[in-house]
Amino acid sequence: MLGKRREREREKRRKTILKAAKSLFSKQGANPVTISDIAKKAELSKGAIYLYFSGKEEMRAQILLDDIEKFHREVLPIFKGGDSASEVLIGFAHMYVDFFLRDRALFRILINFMMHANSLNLSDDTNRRIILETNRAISVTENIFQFGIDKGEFLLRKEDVMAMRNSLWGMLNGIISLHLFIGRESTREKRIHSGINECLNIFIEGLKKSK
Amino acid sequence: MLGKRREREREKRRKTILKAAKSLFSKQGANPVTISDIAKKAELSKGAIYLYFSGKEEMRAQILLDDIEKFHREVLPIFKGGDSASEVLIGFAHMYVDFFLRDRALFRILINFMMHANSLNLSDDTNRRIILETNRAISVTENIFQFGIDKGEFLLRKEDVMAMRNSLWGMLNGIISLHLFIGRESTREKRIHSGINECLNIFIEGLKKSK
DNA sequence: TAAACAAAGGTCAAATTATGACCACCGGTC
DNA sequence: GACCGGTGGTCATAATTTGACCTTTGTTTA
Repeated sequence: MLGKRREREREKRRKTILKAAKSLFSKQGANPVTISDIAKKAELSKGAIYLYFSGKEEMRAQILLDDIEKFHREVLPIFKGGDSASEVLIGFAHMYVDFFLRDRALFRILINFMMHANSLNLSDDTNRRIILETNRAISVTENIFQFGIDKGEFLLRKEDVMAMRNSLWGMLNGIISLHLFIGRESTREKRIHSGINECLNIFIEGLKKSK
Repeated sequence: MLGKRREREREKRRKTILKAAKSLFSKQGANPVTISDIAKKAELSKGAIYLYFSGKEEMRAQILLDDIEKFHREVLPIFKGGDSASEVLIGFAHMYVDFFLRDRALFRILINFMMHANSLNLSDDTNRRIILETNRAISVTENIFQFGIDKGEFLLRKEDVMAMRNSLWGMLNGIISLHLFIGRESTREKRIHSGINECLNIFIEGLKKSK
């Protein structure tokens, strides 16, 4: 059992490392960021880093989970008062894709996590947070569908919401991975978003007609 | 050799302890402050205190040296533009006495130090600082005498400055110790200061006539 | 293709810092 | 003088940090 002060100082140091890592990640130019770089920036030894994080993956995961949490906290509420469910859905989809396109590491971690949860050795707490954030994002899409149903905009049986949600989820992730892993660097944002719109239009078209 | 950050943090911790000690010392009511009190206030263990200070005496000494330094830095310059050397001398004397009357511990440390240098086991650095501050205060009184001589206000041979300085020094310390050790608690500030004025008047009288 | 190599991730014994149970000593009480 | 409560101070132990060293990985070279 640690005293209050020590706990406080430990948390502070953790934040320092995360901050250092984030600043390096964000401007990682030609060469990728190394643990030693982070240690140097945080004014700590390399060994010390491993006292706070299980490895680089965990650091990335935590940084990016912070971002997702922020996303859910600040960005999503904007759509709460949206006009039509379709618009809300489209808005969310673009934001979601944009968000992950900005840092492929998070997406890799998430996908990796969903595929084979324990290939990266993240801490228990980080795993829990990933599950939580994933579920929260899932419930957002579910809510959008429900919103559409309640409004009479989407003709969708309640039992099919989950299937649709998975479908949307898969579609968005598919688009993201397409552009992250297969797509060229030169792939322009514009193209991505027009692609999303095409897909979503078909999707929504179906929703409005179904059953 | 310690790294920059560690040195910074060590200094910060030292300051924290000193701050805690100071706040306790300043409001030490009925019962005196213990090391454990300080440790508790500083959110550290008792043992840790001894990693930063050789003991309570050293803490007191350092706190009070900080005060003396502040005194020399901020209070003394006020008199620099004084009218007559006599006024400057009187102003300084009152301040000096007031300063030490506020905390008898500093005075005891100083006297102890001047009598038998190493009875308290202060660190080398603290000893050095005491010597420095003592010398500085001495030079201040010397400067006042010189100021008076230059102005033609004090009729004093240059060779006698040191003797006069020691004399003043002894007088002030005598007054302080009189009130700190012998004087009753009920001794009023007023009485002290009128006493100082009496002594100084005689002193200055002599200065103006001497040689 | 295999060997050599560089660079990064990761480990660990040693150094530094912090803890709190413990001891010695002092002043007061019976 | 024996006892006792409390305080200054010590020290074995624990927690944290370091940097040299080992391991892995991917690339160049013979």
